[in-house]
Amino acid sequence: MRIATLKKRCDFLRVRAAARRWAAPGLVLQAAPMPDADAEEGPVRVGYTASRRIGNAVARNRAKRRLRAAVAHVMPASAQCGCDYVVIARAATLTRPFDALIGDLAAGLARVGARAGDRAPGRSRRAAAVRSREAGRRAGDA
RNA sequence: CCAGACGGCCGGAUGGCCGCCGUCGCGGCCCUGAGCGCGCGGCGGAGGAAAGUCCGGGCUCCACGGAAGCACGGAGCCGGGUAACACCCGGCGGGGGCGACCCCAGGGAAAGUGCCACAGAGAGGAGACCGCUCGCCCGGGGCCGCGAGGCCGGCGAGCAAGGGUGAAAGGGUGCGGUAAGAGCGCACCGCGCACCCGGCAACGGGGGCGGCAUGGCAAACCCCUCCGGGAGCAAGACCAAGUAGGGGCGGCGCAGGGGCGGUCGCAAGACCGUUUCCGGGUUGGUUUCCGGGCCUGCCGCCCGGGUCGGUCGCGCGAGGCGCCCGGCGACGGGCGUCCCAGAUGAAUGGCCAUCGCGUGGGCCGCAAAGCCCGCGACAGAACCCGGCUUACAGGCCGUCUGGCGUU
RNA sequence: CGGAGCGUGGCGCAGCCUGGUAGCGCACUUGACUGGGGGUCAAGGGGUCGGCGGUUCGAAUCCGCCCGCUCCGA
Repeated sequence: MRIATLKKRCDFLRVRAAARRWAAPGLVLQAAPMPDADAEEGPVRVGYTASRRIGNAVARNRAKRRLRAAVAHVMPASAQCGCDYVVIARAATLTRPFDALIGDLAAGLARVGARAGDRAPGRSRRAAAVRSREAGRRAGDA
């Protein structure tokens, strides 16, 4: 699976408008289906946001780096193909232990990804596939 | 040993696993190119402030006459350094500190205008409230005294020492002088003027003259001297793609298509020729005047619209380090050596281990040592450089000052 | 990258240019009018003038440096 970076402002706005979102102590995750994307083999694109509320430039860059590290750790195994994600840093992103940050992201991915298909009635086949894969992954974790 | 002053420097170290950006090499892939979003390996990869964006430059484009003036903004003791500066160095003057040392926007107030609230008599060629001194009050203003006289009051003249107001009262202190006083005179200090000496200069020193005229504020207006053309790497250049044979206005021109006419041909078409038409004005009339009219072309301006991709700029520089020489120093010169970030939703990270430093807590209310747990400053290059300013855990080195103790 | 503005009682604003007294409205407290509320009237309390320096006898005001906020242009 290839993970690309979301770079255009309009992409961020589109994801924010159409997204399933989920908030954890360490981060906020938004997800939306990529337009004109093949569900099974499309790429995954991830955008990172750290607003001025996080702190100065050093704090913002560090927050995005921790989020990138967490994404590289979690996404390849459990991300939904053909989806755009936006990961938003929160105040606790800097201080939260890295394992907890990974847990936040994995939990968010499970909930947001599982519900992504419900919003698009014409894609029930893919939604079913997602559910079955999520169920299998949870069984594997257990 | 304690307290302090100044200058310089560092901004944890080592290793492992997984990653990021650039570059080089080898390989891989395809749609063979502005190739790649692929794999492996080597090398490089944030700061002293990268920050704030307060100054000064380089660079690029625009304007232009290598000009001057006005306006506006800035600089402002002297000399030096520098590409330049509001920076730096060395001096001078003033202020503070026992001292090392620190601080100062530090030109002009005898060019002009303005301001100096309240208080106070008076706030700028000033003034007299309480005062000080003298004279007079007419055969005598009041009171006391035997009297000389004293005290009080009124009027006139002189004065500004003392009191008082204020941030500031028109030189200060002392002596002389005087009815009382006053630079009225003298000495010293301050101020001013010219001279002499030292210094490149700011300025310092000296003796002399003047005899107070010249209060403060220019971070009030202002005057004087000097400096400044404008914009900024989103500068600017190129490539690709695309609206698009876009629209409007003006000019050039009558070239091509088109139109019209003719020849050939069944036809498609080919060839030749031609460049105009309509309305109005004026006139005896016209090739003249005015207005309007098919498409394309070339030039200029404007509008609308599109793109917001890539490459260059963009990393050899007022460059770093070492040594030598000149200089009190800032700095300059020479030689050697090194190549040292280049991203663009923006690269140095995530996790772990060991060691070191500081600090908080606990074991542990004698101390030392040890062990365990936790925490670690300000802050991220965005075209580049020289400064300034601001932020900063902790630590190191050197020089110097004051005090205490010991010899 | 370039430029402009703002910060004053709890809130919204004057005062700053031209330096000496910080004022207005709402709100707050007390009292009166009313049976009570509202409302009106009268009296009153409350401000490091964003921070630190400097100039001045004296600074909210003038100058410099910081902090925070807002806006504009490319």
